Amino acid sequence: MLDRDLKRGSTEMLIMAMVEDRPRHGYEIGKLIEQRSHGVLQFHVASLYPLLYRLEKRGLIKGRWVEKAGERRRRFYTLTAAGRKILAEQRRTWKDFFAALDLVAGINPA
Amino acid sequence: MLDRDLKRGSTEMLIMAMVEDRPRHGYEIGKLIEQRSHGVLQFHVASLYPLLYRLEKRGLIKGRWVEKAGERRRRFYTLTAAGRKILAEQRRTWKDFFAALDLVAGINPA
DNA sequence: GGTGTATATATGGCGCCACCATATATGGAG
DNA sequence: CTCCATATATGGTGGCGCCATATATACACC
Repeated sequence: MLDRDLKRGSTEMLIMAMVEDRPRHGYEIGKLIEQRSHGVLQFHVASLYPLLYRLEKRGLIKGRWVEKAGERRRRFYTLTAAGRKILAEQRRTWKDFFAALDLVAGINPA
Repeated sequence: MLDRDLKRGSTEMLIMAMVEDRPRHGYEIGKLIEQRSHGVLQFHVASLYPLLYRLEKRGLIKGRWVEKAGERRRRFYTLTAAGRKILAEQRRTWKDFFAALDLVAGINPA
């Protein structure tokens, strides 16, 4: 896996992107990120849940418990309007950051 | 400036990239990164010097004091063979990381 | 019954690193 | 003689991703 420091600041964006189109619960989010990145990005549970609480506390995602008979309860999250705005900002910030990184350190050699 | 968490893990690569082709001293490195990124990336002195010591301690860069009459002493750093190897690895890692980020969160919208 | 695996959420404590604040020192502009 | 750019140095702080561990259910396999 990647060095933990690389991921710093990207986790919020990743979570928000996963609940952008439809509600998902924590475990599903973690697995989906791992799958879609082909294992490059992995979420440790001890990072995942506190991160969800943090995002909800800040009003960027909204969770609701869903209980079904014979199933463990799951909390489904959706992106709020505020979250949508912040997500767009973070996407732009990351794009700019990487462009700057390329300019200075030459990430994408010609 | 960017959120500090974004930069985590990128600072070493940036420093090493600056001393890849010719020796430079700390202050010059900081200014050059700021210029080349058009201000997007800035190095605070309190990050810069400890980072240089760390890299030197790990054998990735090598410094030597240069003193001239009527000038404050300056320490010039060059990239070592080990540093060159690590720099290449970090460039690849960052490229992979960003590709994964784009795959999952859609940084570069079509 | 017993063992193992996937699913699903929860949390106390740790370590690292970029930053804050502050310090020292020299040269040149005005 | 004041102010800014240059140049290096360091003690302390804060935040976050991770480690370890815990709880709980469903299903497969024998």
